[in-house]
Amino acid sequence: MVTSLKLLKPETLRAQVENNLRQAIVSGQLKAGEKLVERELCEMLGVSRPSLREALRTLEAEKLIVIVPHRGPEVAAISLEDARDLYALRGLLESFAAHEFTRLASDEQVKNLGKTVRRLREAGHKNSQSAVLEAKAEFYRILLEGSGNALVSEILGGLLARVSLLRATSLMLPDRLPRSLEEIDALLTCIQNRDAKGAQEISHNHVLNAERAALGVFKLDHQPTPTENENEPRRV
Amino acid sequence: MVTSLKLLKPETLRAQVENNLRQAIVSGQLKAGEKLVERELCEMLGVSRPSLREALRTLEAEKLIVIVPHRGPEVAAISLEDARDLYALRGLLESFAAHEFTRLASDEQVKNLGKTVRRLREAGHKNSQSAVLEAKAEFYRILLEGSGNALVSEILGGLLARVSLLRATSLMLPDRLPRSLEEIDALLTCIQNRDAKGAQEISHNHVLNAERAALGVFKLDHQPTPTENENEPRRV
DNA sequence: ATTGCAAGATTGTCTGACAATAGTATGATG
DNA sequence: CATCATACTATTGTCAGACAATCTTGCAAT
Repeated sequence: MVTSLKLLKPETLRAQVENNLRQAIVSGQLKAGEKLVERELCEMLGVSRPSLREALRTLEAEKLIVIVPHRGPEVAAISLEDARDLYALRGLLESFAAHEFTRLASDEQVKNLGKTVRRLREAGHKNSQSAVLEAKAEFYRILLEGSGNALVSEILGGLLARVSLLRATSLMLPDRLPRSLEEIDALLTCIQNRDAKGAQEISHNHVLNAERAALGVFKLDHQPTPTENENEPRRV
Repeated sequence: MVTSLKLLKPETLRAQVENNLRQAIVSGQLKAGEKLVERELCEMLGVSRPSLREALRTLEAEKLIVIVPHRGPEVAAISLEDARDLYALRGLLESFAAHEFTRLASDEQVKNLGKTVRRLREAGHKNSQSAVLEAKAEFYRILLEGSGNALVSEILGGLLARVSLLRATSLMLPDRLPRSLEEIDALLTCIQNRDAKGAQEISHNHVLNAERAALGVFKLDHQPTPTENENEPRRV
């Protein structure tokens, strides 16, 4: 009788490093702009430099870190323009995915989405941040899988990782959460009615609203005082 | 008096390897599905394995190659589904870029685009494939730069590289070329009239037509005989 | 205070090695 | 003859150590 079925695929070491670092970055453990030193990372992760450097190259290509020749890697930081571009593209892709999901998803997929939205709503009412994030992730998983375009899923996935570099993601903002949930409810209704155009539009607006909320705090965060004092100790 | 200003940046060795391989792949020198052996590439390029492997990781992240653990890298091959997804996304992004260019580009950028379209047309009439490709690349460069969204440019650039993995790109198909040129002319007219919506729609249709043309030959290429005989010696 | 230089730290790159795995050829068996 | 098990080989995954090139930093001199 098999118990584990070897689901634990012996991922290559390099891939584990990649995952660890990626996780640390999107979760905010490694902060945007933070300098990464190869030797330190090697010790932390217990791998050799070649393995580490390969992983870094992958993350660089994903735009999660920036590597300047002879100066080493650091966690990518997002400028205001970057954020605008990011949200513009996200709006485009996410509304496309919503449109296609509405058009193509099976009734069961729609039902699953509905279940997840319920979970999301409950988590929101309980103000459980972790539960919200989890449900939201599941929501995206179902939506992207059902939209029938693996490429869009892949790109949008990468985009969402980058958005998390802005630590102020809309769902974290307490006053934005209720509105956000309403919008998602409306989106679900459109999807259930198989109204693709409507779903697309709502989804697009949803992202626009998220952008406004996120960029609001972004400006507060990055231009705190009229006089630019860079030396102010950052509170961590 | 300074003449060169050190514009020749001493690119890191790894970056050169990257560029060489990328070029070789998109130009078709390395064919889709071809197996790549590290040792051979090292000798060809005159670099050590670590440098090569870092470059390979980057190309893998760009989806130009696929690396299966313990089996090594090979040039990515595109399935029919992949191609459909690719063109769908390209249509979305390219029409967005056209829309934004029409809205945001300076008059000078529009003029430059016009000049490039003229060059493209002439190259087309002379049936000079290399000149067509060059002008088309310039056309995209101007369009993307003027569309004001660096992220979209970046993603679309990556997409176009992947499209070139389908060797049958629409502009290479002789019978498609005249139509393609007409469409680009129409697009230019819309842009000059600052008709963003029109430009978007034409651009989207342009990609759809390109898709039809490309997928047509794709099917011919990949299902040549009713009886599937995989062992037939490939002519190289 | 600004400039210039020396020392230290970090990255870019190479070599060589070895274990683990996948592909291939060999041989045994029905 | 076909099929399966086994041994061998080629290739990849990973490490250690080294060295040159470059960046950063601290200090001295103007």
